[in-house]
Amino acid sequence: MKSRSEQLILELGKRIVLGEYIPGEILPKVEDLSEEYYVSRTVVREAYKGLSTLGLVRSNQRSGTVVLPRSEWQWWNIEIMTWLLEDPNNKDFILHLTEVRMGLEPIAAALAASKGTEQDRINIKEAFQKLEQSVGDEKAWIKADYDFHESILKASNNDLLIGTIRIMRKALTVSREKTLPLTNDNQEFSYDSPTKAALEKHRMIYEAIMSRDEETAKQKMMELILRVRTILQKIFN
Amino acid sequence: MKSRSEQLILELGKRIVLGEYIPGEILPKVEDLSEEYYVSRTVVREAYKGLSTLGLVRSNQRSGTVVLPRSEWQWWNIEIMTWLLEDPNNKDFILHLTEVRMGLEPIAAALAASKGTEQDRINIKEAFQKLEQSVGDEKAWIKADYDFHESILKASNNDLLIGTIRIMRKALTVSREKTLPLTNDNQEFSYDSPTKAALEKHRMIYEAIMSRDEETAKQKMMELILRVRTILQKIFN
DNA sequence: AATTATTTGTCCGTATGTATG
DNA sequence: CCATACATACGGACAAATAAT
Repeated sequence: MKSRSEQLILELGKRIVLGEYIPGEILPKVEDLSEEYYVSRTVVREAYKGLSTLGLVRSNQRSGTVVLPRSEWQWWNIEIMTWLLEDPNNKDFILHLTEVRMGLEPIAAALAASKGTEQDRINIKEAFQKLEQSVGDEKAWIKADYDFHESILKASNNDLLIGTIRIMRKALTVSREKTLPLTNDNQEFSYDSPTKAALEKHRMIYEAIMSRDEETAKQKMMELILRVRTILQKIFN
Repeated sequence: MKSRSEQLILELGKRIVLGEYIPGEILPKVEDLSEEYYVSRTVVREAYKGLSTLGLVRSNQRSGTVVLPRSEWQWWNIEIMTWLLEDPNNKDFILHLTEVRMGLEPIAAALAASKGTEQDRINIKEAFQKLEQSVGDEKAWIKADYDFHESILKASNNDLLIGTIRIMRKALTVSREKTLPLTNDNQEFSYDSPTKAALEKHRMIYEAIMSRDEETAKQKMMELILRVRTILQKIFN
């Protein structure tokens, strides 16, 4: 169970991100919020501290707690990212995220090819074999696909990159799970479908990494993500 | 003036990031820290809430406040990033950051070429002209170089990408300012030096964006950053 | 399985600090 | 310089969770 201050952070943070409170606006003072939500001032204060660490608000004595401009937000926070992806008025965000992904995932593949250790390569090999065995099986494919990309990511041996891509992928997964039931076109919307053709695209990446060909690894990974981006653009525009 | 809880967040956060407290370790209980730092329990509690939002710790009833593994940290927080860059035992981080940059800045250049508005292009043009006028002037070059990259970044019209690269660049600037006085080799270490040759590299990017050639823009930007990476590797290895 | 001990979580009365008008 | 309005800080009390016994 989450503490009350955490619940309040979720409540207020979501409202800010979804634009219910706009940048520059003054939030209710601690005492008023405390009454409104039937919690102590302590809880409200801790919530404001959390929101302030997320870059969503800044508290000032006398003038109160103000909503900060979007440029101050901590975009790479899993909650904030999830809220942005859920926002139906903010379809741009998923495209923006995909664009960033176009930058990062190919780099991860290139680094896996150039810096991956022997153990990393063994892991990637095993993950690819699982993927081969999952053709035709939707559920198994999704997991194997996730693990395959994860094994490449780990082989980049770059903690920052690993953390960043993980958040991105987690947020996209949550968003997909919430959005999928609403669309007819599940097959096309998912990361990629469990077909023989999709497997071959993955094989290209796999073989490039194994032969330490970073340029090809980068390029083939880019092609995979470009396909997703094209699909998303079709859906949203 | 910073509030006491913020001071405490800085104090404890830095210690965690620099490895003085290691993941899994239990921090002192609220009451003890309160005595140690001569602050109220309220202040300590708010500090813990802030650190918890940064992904550095998690508080549990009865078992105390524990330092979380690196995979949970909010890497894209300006304080955390600055601490990591300052850490002399963590030379890898600046290389890792440069690798991420290799992913992001070229994408920003490509998007500027493909999606930049007329106003964006005017801004980039002006920024490049300033750069041309700064050849030979170290101080002016640094500013003009920053503004040139910033104008490209803005033209990507992707808030997420803009926010992310800004944090990265801010952290690198802080790090450079703190590290530079220690090295002899200032010229080579800086982003790039104010020479005619460096200007020509920038001109390639500029012209590619102007002619909406996203492939070339991406590639030339990548070359610029690859050079920095090579220099860093020389310095640190 | 029940009890206890320990630590965070919550509440609130009070006091101080600080920027604004 | 004073009054005001807000955040900030203090500390005593109790509630809730959970590890240890």
